[in-house]
Amino acid sequence: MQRTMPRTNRERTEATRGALLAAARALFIDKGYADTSTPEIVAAAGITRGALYHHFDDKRALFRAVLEEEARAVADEIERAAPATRSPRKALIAGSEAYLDAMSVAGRTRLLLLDGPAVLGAGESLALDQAHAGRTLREGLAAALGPRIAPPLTVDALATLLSAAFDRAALAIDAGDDPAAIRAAMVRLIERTVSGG
Amino acid sequence: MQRTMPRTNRERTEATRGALLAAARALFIDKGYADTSTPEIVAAAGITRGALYHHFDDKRALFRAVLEEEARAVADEIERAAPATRSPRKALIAGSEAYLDAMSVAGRTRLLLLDGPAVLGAGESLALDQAHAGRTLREGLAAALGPRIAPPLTVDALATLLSAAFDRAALAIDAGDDPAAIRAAMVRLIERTVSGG
DNA sequence: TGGATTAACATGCAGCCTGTATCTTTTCTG
DNA sequence: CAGAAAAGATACAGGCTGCATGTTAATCCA
Repeated sequence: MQRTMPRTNRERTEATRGALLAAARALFIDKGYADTSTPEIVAAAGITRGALYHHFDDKRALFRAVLEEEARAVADEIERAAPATRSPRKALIAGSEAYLDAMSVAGRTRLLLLDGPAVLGAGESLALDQAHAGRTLREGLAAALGPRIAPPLTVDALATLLSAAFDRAALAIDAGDDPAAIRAAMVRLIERTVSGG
Repeated sequence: MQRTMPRTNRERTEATRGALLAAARALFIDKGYADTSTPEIVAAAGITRGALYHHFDDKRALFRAVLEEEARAVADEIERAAPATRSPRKALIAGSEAYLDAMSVAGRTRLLLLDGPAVLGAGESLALDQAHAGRTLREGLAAALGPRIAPPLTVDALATLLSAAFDRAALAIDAGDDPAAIRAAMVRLIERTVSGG
């Protein structure tokens, strides 16, 4: 039996990055970005700080990588639940439910909605959302509204504001607010937004 | 001329706290909470770290004090612009405009909407908002909607979600989005929410 | 196949920051 | 006016980040 199993470099990198991301994710969720130290992270991952700084530029870059994984996971769950096959309006409602379900995974609100914007800045954080979950919403709105909006109103502006309502809905549910009330309010917001002229 | 002008203790405390809050506010806005050090703050305020830790428990407590001042200023501007004398619906629209105007003061979005929730936590940060600007919104909504909502929907849930839309509207405008489009979308959200049954 | 090269990882260090403990100075109180 | 208390300054311990330097393992190439 070999003392150190020979592995390809790709395997080594994948294993290390994976352990690092998993450990960082758990700690960022548990204690927040600011109160999580890199010594803690590497200890939980079973490596050293040298490896961390070999794979990531700094602590922020590691955090960003964790967030990208998380945002992609949320977007995947939404697209799986809200295929564009149904009517635009029903797809919006289904996507809404799927988003709130996805965000109920422990820690996601903290990662994506609290620490993310503060650590990465509003621009980068919103861009991340826009590239994933937000895109589905904007497309759904555009399909449901059609050309029935006139300047200065835009689909993008409506999508931006509704997206914020989604986010706070997830936060409120996470904070213990009545999920039924929040979800009902969310549905009302969407239906009223897309109905009529 | 006396070397040290004799001052009452109250004056000393007020002057020091004021200088501290002003210096901290400017730096928190300019560089963010995490990248602002207490040595920087006290240097800008013309005092020492000893005085800071005499007046505040820690850096977070100083930040919280800055945010309380800021939240109160925003709430004052809103109540000045949206007296409850008009119709509930017009008061809501006026309050909406006043909020976005108030939040356009440089740095407020960063303080109240980005660093605040991350540093103080979602609970404390939302409570701060709820105690000031958010209260006006909830009361306005209740007046405009009257008893026309049925379970599981609640006025509080609607206020929570609309409040989030307001916040992101301020952020979007701050980030360079077209203010006319954002404001139009905001007005539409409110009017659609309060109209009809 | 085996030595050079590069990637992966580990260790050690410099500078900075936070919070506290201690000390000095100014104001208040009886 | 003397003692107490508040305001403010100084000093220190522990910890953290990022980098520079060293070591080991995989890859490349002749």
